[in-house]
Amino acid sequence: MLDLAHRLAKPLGPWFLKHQRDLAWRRTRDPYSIWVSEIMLQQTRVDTVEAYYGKFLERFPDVGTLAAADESEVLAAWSGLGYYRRARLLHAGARHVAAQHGGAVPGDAETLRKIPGVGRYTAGAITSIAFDRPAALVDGNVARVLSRIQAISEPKLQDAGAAGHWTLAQKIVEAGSPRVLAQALMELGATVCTPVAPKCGECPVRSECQAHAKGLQASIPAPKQRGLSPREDLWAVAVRRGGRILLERRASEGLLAGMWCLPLIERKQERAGASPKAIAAATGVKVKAIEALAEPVKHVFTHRVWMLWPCRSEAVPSDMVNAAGDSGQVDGRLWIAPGERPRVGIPKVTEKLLAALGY
DNA sequence: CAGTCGTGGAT
DNA sequence: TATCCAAGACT
Repeated sequence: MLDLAHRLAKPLGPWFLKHQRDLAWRRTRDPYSIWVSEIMLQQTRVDTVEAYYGKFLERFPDVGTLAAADESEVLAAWSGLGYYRRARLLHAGARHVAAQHGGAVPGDAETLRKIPGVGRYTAGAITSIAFDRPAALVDGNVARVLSRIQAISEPKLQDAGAAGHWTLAQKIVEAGSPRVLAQALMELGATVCTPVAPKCGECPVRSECQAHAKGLQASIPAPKQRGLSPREDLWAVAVRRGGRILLERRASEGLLAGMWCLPLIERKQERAGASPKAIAAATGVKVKAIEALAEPVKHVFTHRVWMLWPCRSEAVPSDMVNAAGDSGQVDGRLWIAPGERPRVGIPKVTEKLLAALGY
């Protein structure tokens, strides 16, 4: 009797070759391109990544180009995609590969694992998918698929860090083409063995699934609960000077680290907009004519919610020295013209605010 | 190791 | 509307 890994691998391969989605990163075997796709896909939906992947590779077609680029260019290409640390780590990773490996992406998981931004999963994915060499990989999809197949009810044993999943995943990719089987496991989780309402009728390994046999597919894996997101109310200030708007680069650590945003100021009891005093304290610019918008911009993060109250203000004439020519990036500040988007990291929340303010 | 880190789609 | 959570890595 074949063991479980072989019984799963046998139907998974043909199923994947027939039912796989046509995705841009499946049309290449270039390890760098696959690496980029894996980083973009971390915690991010396929539909979202598709809008960025091609453009990114056009701009940074190989390790050397990415390694030689300025970080701001990389963040500009990543703008709107979220989890911006990934972009920084990918950039650092390209420099690492350029310096340590002559620009050639390593073909084994152990060496890949040393690249900034490449964790256990991504190392396995690049090895299996790009090099077609067996290396275990367990992401959220694989963890869910393997948890259901084995009807694992213990939450600690269900998640992607569970040792049992890694052992089984290794055996599965060793039972045939790692390139095919690695993607087959994830594709099954993404399209059939979905978190909600799995399509067990379409599953090629239904006969091996203990959760299905016991009718437990809806309760495995167990839903994990999160704490409530704290809500923060902030003024989002458009400081206008010489027809331009002030953007500030956020702190190098924390939320939206190093990304460019409107100045944000804690909103307390005031209703008519941030006070000139608070704006001056936050930006160093004296302002007048503050005008608050009626509706806030709501921006939801994983662990908090921002209620952003946009308001416009005008720098006072005494502060208009050099206003005409001051369009460059100086000391974490940037004065942009309406519609202008400099090649720096600009998160979605900034775009939402600029749109609300009509800039 | 539990918390942090974006955004958007589905229910 | 509220909640979940998606091809995780890092601290």
